[in-house]
Amino acid sequence: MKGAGGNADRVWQLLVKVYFAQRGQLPAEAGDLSPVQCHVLHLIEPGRPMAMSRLAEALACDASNVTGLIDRLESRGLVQRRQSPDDRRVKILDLTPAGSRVRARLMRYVREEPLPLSRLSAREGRILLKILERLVGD
Amino acid sequence: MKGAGGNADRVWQLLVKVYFAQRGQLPAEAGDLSPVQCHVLHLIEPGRPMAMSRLAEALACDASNVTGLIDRLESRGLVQRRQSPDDRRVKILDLTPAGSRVRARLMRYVREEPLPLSRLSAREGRILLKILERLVGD
DNA sequence: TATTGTTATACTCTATAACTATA
DNA sequence: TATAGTTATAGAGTATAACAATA
Repeated sequence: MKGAGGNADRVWQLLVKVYFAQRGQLPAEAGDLSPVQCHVLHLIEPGRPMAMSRLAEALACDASNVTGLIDRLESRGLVQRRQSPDDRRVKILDLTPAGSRVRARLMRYVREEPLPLSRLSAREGRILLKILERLVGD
Repeated sequence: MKGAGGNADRVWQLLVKVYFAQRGQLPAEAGDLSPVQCHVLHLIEPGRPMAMSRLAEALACDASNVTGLIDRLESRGLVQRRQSPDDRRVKILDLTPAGSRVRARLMRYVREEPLPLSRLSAREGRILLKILERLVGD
């Protein structure tokens, strides 16, 4: 048994549980967006536009999936596509003002009230963050 | 700012990232099951049969969803439904021998090789586990 | 009356394969 | 040739509403 091997099953089970528990509550905060749409909004940080291919990478999904995902968010007026000036194949994603507002609401929700994350002390929060960063190699 | 409030956005972003990163790799280990089907297999522990309603709870999804989920796993011979002796409305889920084998393979995968969890030291694993347990209230 | 599970329905999510435009 | 994104397609996940059986 090396590293976290002994606890890995349990850790993974809890990570999934945390993810599912939160996921179901996001749409109510975001006016009927799906959980994945909420994640996309969270991943696109305002002022930090991102290529569609990078979003596919962040979601660990096929690029073809991102097309429909962004179609739906764009039709709601929350996200915009623009051409990249550097490479005319690339499309850059950015939040609209409306998208930024929904994102802010989501983040306030994650930060505050019903979220289990508020159960953690500041110290635990810092430690968890550090561990997750190592986990993600980020 | 109280508790982990200051880091909550980032923590949540990383939790989602970890979840998505792993999710995509599960099906290859489990012979073409979907990620959610893998989670279901992980949630039903051998020798610990569970009511369908409890599974819906664990997945934080509607009960109607579980019907189809279990239909698909049952048609692959991985899970079984039985009547509860106590309450004839309730159906109890249990793994078949084949289901237990797939589950064991999944758990070995999570415990070992390509999983980021192996990057953590034993100490970090213990700390992460403790924090997640508090997060989930488990 | 309330609860467990199912069915029908309508979306969304997702991967695969084939395509276009650009590099 | 290789890459970014799209389209078409098929299947899985998901919630809502209406229902049957049981409590």
